[in-house]
Amino acid sequence: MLKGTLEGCVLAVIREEECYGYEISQRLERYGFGRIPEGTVYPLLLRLEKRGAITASYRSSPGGPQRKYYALTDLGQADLEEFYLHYRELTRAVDQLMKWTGGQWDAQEDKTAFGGE
Amino acid sequence: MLKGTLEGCVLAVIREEECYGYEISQRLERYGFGRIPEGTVYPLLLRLEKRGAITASYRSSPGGPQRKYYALTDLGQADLEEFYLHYRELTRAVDQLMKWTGGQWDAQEDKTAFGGE
DNA sequence: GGGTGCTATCTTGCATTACAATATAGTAAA
DNA sequence: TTTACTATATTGTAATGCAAGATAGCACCC
Repeated sequence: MLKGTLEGCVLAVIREEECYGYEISQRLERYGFGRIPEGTVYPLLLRLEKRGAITASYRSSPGGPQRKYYALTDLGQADLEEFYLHYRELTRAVDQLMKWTGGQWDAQEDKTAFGGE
Repeated sequence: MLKGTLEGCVLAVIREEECYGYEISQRLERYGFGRIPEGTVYPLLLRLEKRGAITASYRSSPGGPQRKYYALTDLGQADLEEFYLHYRELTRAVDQLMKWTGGQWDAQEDKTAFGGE
């Protein structure tokens, strides 16, 4: 369920701007996703590259080893589009399922609302 | 990532009304989640029961074997609350990341918008 | 009696995923 | 040389979703 969420997010980050693994991990954290460690990001990028959703090119870095920059292919853009459609379907379903409060989740004034039956 | 989405949804379904595994699978489909097969639901329910998030009680069925009805415990309600907070954090991050179009995802009139650069 | 089909639960085994841990290596400053 | 930050990659593990199949009750029909 929500299969490929992280994958979709990584595709979206790359789509914004070509970037490299180490950077993606940091950006995701800044975007409000938790900490996504390199041990997660690199294998994912290699999978995406192997599948043909992204392409890689090495560029030198000011201080440090070479960076492997990734860019979206047409396939990657299609994948991202499909992910987002699927994502929206799912969140619509979850939101509907959770809507029982009609927004009480947002209301800080009544924390007991949730268990209140 | 979005770990426990299905788990959270199952907890939410049970919270609405005590129900049994077979029914949960059908309800999830009606709610707009895809088909969630029994091979997914039953192991999940057993995990939740073992953890103490739900409790089970058998009741006879009109035609068919006994049904195992599940109900939320206090722990389950807390789990559900925590899931939803986490879920909202994550969807906020995804929505922000995807908002590059400012809504063009919703506009049917320009399907090329996504790949249009 | 035997067959089909729906209801209902559970188990086994597999593929994928997220991640910790680790290895490797370039640069730079102490 | 040691430390630290940058940067990529691999290995192994735990969890998850699910297909597939086993088991079983009940109802209907032949």
